[in-house]
Amino acid sequence: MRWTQTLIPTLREAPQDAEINSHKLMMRAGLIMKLGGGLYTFMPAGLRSLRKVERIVREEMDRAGALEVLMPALQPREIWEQSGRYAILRDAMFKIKDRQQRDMVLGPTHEEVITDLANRQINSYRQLPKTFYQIQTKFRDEIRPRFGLMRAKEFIMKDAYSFDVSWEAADASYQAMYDAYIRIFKRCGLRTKVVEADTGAIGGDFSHEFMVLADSGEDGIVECETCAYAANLERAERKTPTGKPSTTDQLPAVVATPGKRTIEEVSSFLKVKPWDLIKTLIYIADDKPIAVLVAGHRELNEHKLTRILKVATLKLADDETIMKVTGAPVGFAGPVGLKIPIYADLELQTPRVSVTGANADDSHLINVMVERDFTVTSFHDLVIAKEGDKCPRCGVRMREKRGIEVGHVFKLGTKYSKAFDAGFLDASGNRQISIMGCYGIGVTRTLQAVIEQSFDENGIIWPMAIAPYQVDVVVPNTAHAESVRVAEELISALEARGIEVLFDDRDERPGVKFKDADLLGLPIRAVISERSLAEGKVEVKRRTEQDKQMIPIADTVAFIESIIKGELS
RNA sequence: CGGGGUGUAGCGCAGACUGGUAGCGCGUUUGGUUCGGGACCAAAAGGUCGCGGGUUCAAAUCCCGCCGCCCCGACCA
Repeated sequence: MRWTQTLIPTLREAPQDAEINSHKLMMRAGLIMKLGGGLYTFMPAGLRSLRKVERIVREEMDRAGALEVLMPALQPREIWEQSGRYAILRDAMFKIKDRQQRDMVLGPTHEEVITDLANRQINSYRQLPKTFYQIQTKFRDEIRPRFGLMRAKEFIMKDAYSFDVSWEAADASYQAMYDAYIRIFKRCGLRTKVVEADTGAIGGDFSHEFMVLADSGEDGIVECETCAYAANLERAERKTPTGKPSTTDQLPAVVATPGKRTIEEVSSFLKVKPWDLIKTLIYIADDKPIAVLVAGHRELNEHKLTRILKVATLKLADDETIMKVTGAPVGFAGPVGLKIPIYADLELQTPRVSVTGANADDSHLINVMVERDFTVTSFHDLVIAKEGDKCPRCGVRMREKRGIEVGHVFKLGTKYSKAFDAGFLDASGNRQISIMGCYGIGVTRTLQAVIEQSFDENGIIWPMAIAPYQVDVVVPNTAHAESVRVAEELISALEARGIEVLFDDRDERPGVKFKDADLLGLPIRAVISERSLAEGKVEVKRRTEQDKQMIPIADTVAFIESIIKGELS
């Protein structure tokens, strides 16, 4: 392809609304163009890379035995009511009406639709196991789209769903997808880290996320410094710290703490450490108020609490509810005397003398002892793990990192198959419910994650497998006819071998072409000039390396082909 | 949804406080010179100054409302 015939609108400067490196580079290299918040057009070169990612995904899904289907993006609201997820995902969905005033949504995911398919088409254990997948555009009304393709309102996802006769069989399906994901990301040239994850609104028993480690990642993770444990912060456990036990004979006493509401304010006012405080949070769990206690220096993990309570909704109580439940304004809640269930973090099981809110305006209690002065309904691991916490498996220190979630595999169980009665007759003629799994890859996000992980100060560094083209042929001076002639011959020969070539035939200064070559980041650059021709050679340079190699014209095709083969194997 | 910012030519920005009818760099077009790391000379095209209303002789500039976009937070498969 000639540069003058395609459209690769490179930019010298990054648009002002691009924030992270990969987003800036995709814009500058002319791969994508913004239409609106979270909405992007794929330009010709960007689309080529996207299609390559899709092809890799498709090949590996097929290899893993999954069946490709294509489900409607437009879905009736009813199926969302049927699974009970309309209430949960309502705000995240684009909702529209057809001309009959029927309620429709643009699908943010397809558990409901695929389960309906299974319900209609799977009747016998003989048809199982089955895994279906599709590569399709999803729509999510994101609260805050950002970072280009990373979090967009419309994006391409590969979603797969498995149906099995038993939990054991479901494990095998899960493992097959897990293994396929490892291969997919590896082929895309990505280094990923697999972490344990929260299942969130999808539901199910457990899940793994495939993370691309990057400071710009939206997810926090912790990983053990020695063993293999790694988890999303939404899920991450930590070995319960025992702390220093303390005790007192003194009974709780009220102290005045005028206007001191936060942990920081109270601890500095009373000259104690945040650790000495107990943070009391009032939540509404499925319409009922509860109290949650964590040590003053920790943050509550709402995902963990939701899971433990097995509730559908969990939200911080409003000021009015807090006043009603505690008798005090926000900032002075404490567990002593509360009439609602109290859940406490495991760390608070160690005997300790604490400061808590007094459930009265401008007052706190000192000398509070857990279980002596109030009763805890139950203890659980309730806090967000953080850097320095001990690994739940081996007890060694953990560190915190950031990651971009590119894939997520869930063991779903029967949540959807029950709701849609997706089952089968077993060998004894008994009706059974299918065990499901679901597996997602953010295709567009993966593409950007590759760039986020592979660039330098000059531009993108494409892995061979998903580069828009494999070779960038540059003729610095297109006025030099002999250079152009040799270039065209070389390109024909390369293309005859199935190699994808971009020919920078623009009438531009050499500097412009070299800068753009680095920016676009194609893996191999071949320069043909008066200078190289004087030696009868072509200058070949890999984007990953500094050094150029002078290759005799006759050997160039074989040389380039061997580089490509080497990288794709 | 809360807080902050921003909107002027395709891109990046100045002009706004102090009102007088819009400018710079890059890019684009034409001609010429040049040709190995974002050239130079000359000429040119391109803007309802986000939208609507108000104040004023006069509004990019002041006032009111709305919208888009960006950042932080809340939220989120």
